[in-house]
Amino acid sequence: MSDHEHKDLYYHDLFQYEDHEHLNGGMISINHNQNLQGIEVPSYMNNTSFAECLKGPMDYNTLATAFGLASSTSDEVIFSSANEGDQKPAEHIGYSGGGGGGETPLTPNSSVSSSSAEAGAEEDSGKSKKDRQPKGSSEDGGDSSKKVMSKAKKKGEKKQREPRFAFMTKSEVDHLEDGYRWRKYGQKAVKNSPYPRSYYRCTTQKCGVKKRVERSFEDPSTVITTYEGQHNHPLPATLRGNAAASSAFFPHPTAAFNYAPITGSAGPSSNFPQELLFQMPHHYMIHNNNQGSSRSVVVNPHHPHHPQQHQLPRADQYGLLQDLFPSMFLKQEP
DNA sequence: CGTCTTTGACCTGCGC
DNA sequence: GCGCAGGTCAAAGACG
Repeated sequence: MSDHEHKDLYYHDLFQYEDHEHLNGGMISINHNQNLQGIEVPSYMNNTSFAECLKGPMDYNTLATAFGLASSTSDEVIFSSANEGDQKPAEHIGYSGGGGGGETPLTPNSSVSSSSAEAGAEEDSGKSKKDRQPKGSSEDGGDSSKKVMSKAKKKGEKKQREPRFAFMTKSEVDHLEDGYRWRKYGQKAVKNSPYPRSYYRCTTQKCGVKKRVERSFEDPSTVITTYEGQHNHPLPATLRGNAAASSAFFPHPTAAFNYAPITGSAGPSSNFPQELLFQMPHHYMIHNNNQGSSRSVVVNPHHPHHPQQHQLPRADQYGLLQDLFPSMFLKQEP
């Protein structure tokens, strides 16, 4: 499975897939300003929940983890939900760009070690930076690239991706504050889109989480945010130097998703902030495609049932992710 | 002065 | 092999 296929599947095929599956892959629609205030959310979601979902301590990768994606590097989560009355088909927000192709379902190396392998890849990435010669330097000729290449090929391993988790947001601003600190490290024009894609990396040392932010060319009011990897650290104490800023977005731990307080019985879950434990107010469906080697999770309040979906328990009644996805809370040893 | 953004070049993988 | 597109690097500049 190549990265390209992965990407294409991610942006294109999964959406298409949803559409083909007649899923109502619309999107959560919120309008917000720079500080995510004055949020309007669909009626099925309380006003703060999605904002917290976006920027609260319950971060995206946590959600991804919550959906049982932690053990696979190629699992991807797409959060979307139908706009009220809008019910856009997924195709509408489908990513027709990305070079097409990618029809192939995800075929990840699903070995358990893949996760650490990815971590190693990140390390290598850092090393390659050191190996890289200055642009003007000819001392090494093209060897620097060969070094990188040889590293990648040494074990015949392809660089693997961290679990990715994406959602679409109607937003005026591209980069949504989520409590973590990010450093922009690149921006690229996207084919078939007038809007560039920005690349961000978590500034915390040894945290390889990345995110990509781009605006949908189909719907410029929509921002597609993709998270890759999992934070291995708690939320920074300060958000842009202001701890209150974070809490301002998260006024009360029970406000969002009807967060349930964590109990001592959670044990290892102490690695997760209390806010991780939230009630899921929607129907969650997991797509198992390609022999179940990958899946996408779709928040889909309008189509609670689908014949080919493995449907997770409805969370109309309060429940903890810990209960629904116990694997999420089982490890994260330092 | 430290941090972050910008931006062109470079690297990588893939399809033709 | 070549071209394309996505992803990353890193120097330079902006900013507080």
